[in-house]
Amino acid sequence: MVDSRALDEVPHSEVAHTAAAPTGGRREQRKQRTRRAVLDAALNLLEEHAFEGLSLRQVTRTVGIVPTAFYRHFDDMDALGIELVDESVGTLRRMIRAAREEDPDYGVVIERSVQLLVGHVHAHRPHFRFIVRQRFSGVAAVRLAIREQFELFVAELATDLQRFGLLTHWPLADRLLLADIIVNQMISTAEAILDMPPDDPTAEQQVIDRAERQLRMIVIGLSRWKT
Amino acid sequence: MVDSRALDEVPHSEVAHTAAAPTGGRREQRKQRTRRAVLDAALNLLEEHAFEGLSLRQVTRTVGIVPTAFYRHFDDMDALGIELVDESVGTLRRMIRAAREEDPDYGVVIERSVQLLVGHVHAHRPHFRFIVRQRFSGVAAVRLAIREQFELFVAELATDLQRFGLLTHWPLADRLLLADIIVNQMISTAEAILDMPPDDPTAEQQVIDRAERQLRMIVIGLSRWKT
DNA sequence: GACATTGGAGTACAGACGTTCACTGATGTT
DNA sequence: AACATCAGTGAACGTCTGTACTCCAATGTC
Repeated sequence: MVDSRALDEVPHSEVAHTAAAPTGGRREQRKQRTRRAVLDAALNLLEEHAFEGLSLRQVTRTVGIVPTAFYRHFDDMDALGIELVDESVGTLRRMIRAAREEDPDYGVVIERSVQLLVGHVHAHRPHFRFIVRQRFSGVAAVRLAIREQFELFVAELATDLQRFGLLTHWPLADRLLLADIIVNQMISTAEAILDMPPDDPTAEQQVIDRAERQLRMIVIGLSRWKT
Repeated sequence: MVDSRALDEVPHSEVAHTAAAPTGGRREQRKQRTRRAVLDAALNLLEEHAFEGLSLRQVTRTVGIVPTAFYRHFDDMDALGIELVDESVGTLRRMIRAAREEDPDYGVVIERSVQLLVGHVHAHRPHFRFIVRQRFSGVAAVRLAIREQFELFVAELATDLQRFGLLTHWPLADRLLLADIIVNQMISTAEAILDMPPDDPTAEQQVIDRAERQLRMIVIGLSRWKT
């Protein structure tokens, strides 16, 4: 396939041309729309099914296309799964980056972080649900990809903790342990949000209050810590 | 069926008789052994598959019986699932009870708890793996049953915390929040153990050390907490 | 306007699935 | 010894699955 393409190739700047003009085309637009519909259908079906319990035909049925059309977009269900991982991990990463790029006062950093978490989980429910579910179920490769992201987050948080005076003299190992506790608590909060009916401000406020108090509990005694 | 049995029934104390003698019988023993084999096969297959991606035929195949024989033991796969939940939750409860019935000195309560957790997870890997995986995947009913157990555990731990002088004056709500943090950390530790190769003393010791230090971090500042 | 490309439809098939049914042979009961 | 029970068998069913193929009509290219 690769070889034949090399033979068929026209002599002049075909590559540059192709790379420059993939935008706009009505056909390409339709294709992307269908592709998105497939991804969204899967994401929605995952509210009730595990990924493994999801069939190609089921997905195409909810999209409203014929089963064989699936192959115009993905090699098989595994490829769909990988795409979903990439997307979800991307969403997670963007949230983490957003959190790191803020630089609120020490006094409100907890409130702000929780607020950011809640906002992102709400805005990207299916992605976060996917991550939470696949973290321990699914295929090993998927679990690893997700875990990797969380470990990265823990490491970054450990770095960020130095910004706040108290912990600068801690050894890195201890800062990592603490960051891990905090991340765990954040994940637990995300799970609580996902288990909530999407529009219930009272319940949501309750989750927020709990999260903030718990984070404060964790942080409060740190100045006593002796390695 | 029920009706015909009523007609066939012999007049004297058949029920009492049947109820008194279900033990021992060679047939009953064999049956129970097969039943166990089915449960274990499922539990083992769950190392690689989600429960939803598990077929009746697959299970019977690994047991070495014909698909139809499955129905001698369970109505369908759902019934198998429920049995697995009951078993696993039972294992979890026994661990929690064991932990509560101990009454070690204040100074070593953390070490002892972690040790107990690690021991139980090792001894009942498949059950704990099942719980961890089904906690967010699977059917809603299963998720609820598991969550219920964890909530119960949190409540019990909150009560137990009063044994240790520092927290007696806390309001219950705060004690619950703290217990929740601790339980979260314990679950996270259990997950770390499950993700470990089963026989790696070095890695295991590392997990234990981490868990102990993290618990101590959480607990250390509590006397500063003001509601 | 003629030709090439391609997303989606339609048909088809082999394999896995859950479940039914009538059977058999070892175990238990009288 | 005669009979009843029942865990496991084996064949058969209808349904759903993934995937291979041909075809078509709208889009893109020249």
